[in-house]
Amino acid sequence: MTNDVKESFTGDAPPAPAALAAKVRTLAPSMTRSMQRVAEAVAGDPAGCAALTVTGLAELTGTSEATVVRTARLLGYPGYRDLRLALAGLAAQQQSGRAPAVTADIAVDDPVADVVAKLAYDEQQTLADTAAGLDTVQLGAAVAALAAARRIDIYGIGASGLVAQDLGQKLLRIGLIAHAPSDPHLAVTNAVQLRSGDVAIAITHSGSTGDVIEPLRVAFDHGATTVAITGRPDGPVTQYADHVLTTSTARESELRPAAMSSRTSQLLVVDCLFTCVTQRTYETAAPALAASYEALAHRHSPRTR
Amino acid sequence: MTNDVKESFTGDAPPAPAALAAKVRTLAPSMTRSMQRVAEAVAGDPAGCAALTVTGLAELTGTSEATVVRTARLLGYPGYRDLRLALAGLAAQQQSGRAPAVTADIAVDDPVADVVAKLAYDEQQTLADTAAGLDTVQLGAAVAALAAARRIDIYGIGASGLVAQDLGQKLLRIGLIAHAPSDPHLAVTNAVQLRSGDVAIAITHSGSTGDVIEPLRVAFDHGATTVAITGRPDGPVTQYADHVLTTSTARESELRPAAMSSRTSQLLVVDCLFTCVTQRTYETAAPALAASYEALAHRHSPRTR
DNA sequence: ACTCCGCCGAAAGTAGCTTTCAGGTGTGAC
DNA sequence: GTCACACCTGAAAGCTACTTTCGGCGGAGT
Repeated sequence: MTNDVKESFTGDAPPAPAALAAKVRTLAPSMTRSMQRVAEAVAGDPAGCAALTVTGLAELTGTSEATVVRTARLLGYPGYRDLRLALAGLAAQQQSGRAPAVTADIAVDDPVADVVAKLAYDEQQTLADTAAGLDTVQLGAAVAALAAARRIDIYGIGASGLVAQDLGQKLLRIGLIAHAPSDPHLAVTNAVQLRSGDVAIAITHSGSTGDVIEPLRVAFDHGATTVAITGRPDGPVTQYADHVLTTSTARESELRPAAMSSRTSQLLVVDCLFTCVTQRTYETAAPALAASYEALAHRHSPRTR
Repeated sequence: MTNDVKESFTGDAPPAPAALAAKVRTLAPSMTRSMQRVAEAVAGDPAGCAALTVTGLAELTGTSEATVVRTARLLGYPGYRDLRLALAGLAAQQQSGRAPAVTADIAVDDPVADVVAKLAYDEQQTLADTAAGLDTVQLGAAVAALAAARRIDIYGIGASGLVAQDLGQKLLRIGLIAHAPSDPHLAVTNAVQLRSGDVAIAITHSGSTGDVIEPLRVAFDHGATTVAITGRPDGPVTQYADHVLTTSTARESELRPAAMSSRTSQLLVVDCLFTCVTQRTYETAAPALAASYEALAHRHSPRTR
């Protein structure tokens, strides 16, 4: 995994078609200042940039041609030429499609109805971005591992901890043996028990949460198949992950903390995992689901209607 | 402005964006045989041709590069480069055009990519429905109560329990005193402590979960302001709720349990509550948010970049 | 059959894209 | 506080891909 050739970084992902804005936001933190300027211009005005040559875009962003090419590479394209083609596609798409309506940020004095509309729109956007940016190959691999696992551990802290527990609850319902310890120490002691054929999943938006990385590392060292669900595909957590599932990153602000959209994104990934695993293990999953539903029935008081 | 150069024929029309196939058909009769072959290829497979260089397209059609360029000119573009961009746009357009074919239910044999698309679409739908059906008056009243509350209790069990904890975590971060006990007994003993001016929130999709209704009833009896977040506005839980926030209910199936969409819907409501409360209490909420962010900073290992 | 017209592709020319390399700047170690 | 290192950054060389030119060749009319 040693990329001794400095300039030859090529994202493992194939050229993204429409998930460009999402990819820009995902990768923005790992970009240098100049590259961020280029990425910003590209995300902000795809149509305009598609009309520019390398030189033109370099001048517009006040950088050099080399930087533009580097940015294109980072975004997963072989070169600027291909990025430009993708931009043209994107431009045409949003030309014909719907115009973004309430893209404005949430203000302190927005009325309640506006907040609802903006939040709903944002979360929808997050879902679309996540779906577009999700690597189905990695997802398929993770699903296969889960479906065959003897035992499954899921690690998450804070907001991601709730997502971890959500996945744990779901997997239990289809008869799999899943744990989502919320205590980091318990997580590590759990991880020690894992071995080849087991699966460990780490959920962390930042990709650098020590309390989550540590148990994943332990599981990795013990031979378990490891999966990372993170918004930073270049973060430390991916070191110990056999499969990486990338969540999208929405722009954030004071009234729109990152935790909100990352949670939405993570939950979609988790739902995908769950649904696909259910497909794979349908023979056993279906009766298990039915049984868990049945078990809860008497916990509800008789319906008023 | 000397147009005596033979090869410089430029159609009066500006570069056609999407009406390319039509233009090809219109101009086909006035084309020479070789050019027709090129035009045919372009109209037949825009996406494929967009991936080719001049040389590639020339070889594919058994013609020369010059002919390809001439065809591009005839179609109204300054050169092949621009035709190629238009093709990329066209390809992306008709790619996205057949996107809404995923409205169907999820099947056991759906490929992974389809599952992702369908789930994302469904959750987007759920969000839109929820936002549309949310009563902003009730929401505003609940927000006012929360912003002024001495103490806040949030009750939820199972999947809804995670939503309750999510809200609890968030409210804590803006300096409010919130508890989300996951144990029903603890919930009741907690509820006893509430009094007028406090707020209790019950989250239950079915609206009839005894373990959640009971603590809400206790809180209600003790004079607390009570809020219900439920998918059944006519359910038993609303008996003890001063304000009812309705979540939407999507159709479900075996591979798409109700818990999935109800959770999405509940989370949107919770986000709305949180965001509006943050607005209302901005003076104290903003520094509290900043502090909680700061406190977590050192829990992340040093950034790779 | 000859000549004229115009389509056609090879090759030269050029613009734009890519790569290399050296200078500068910020960061971490001592 | 100073030094050294790593890494970003843009200038310029190198190369690919697009454009233009020009001569040949086939068909149509006479």
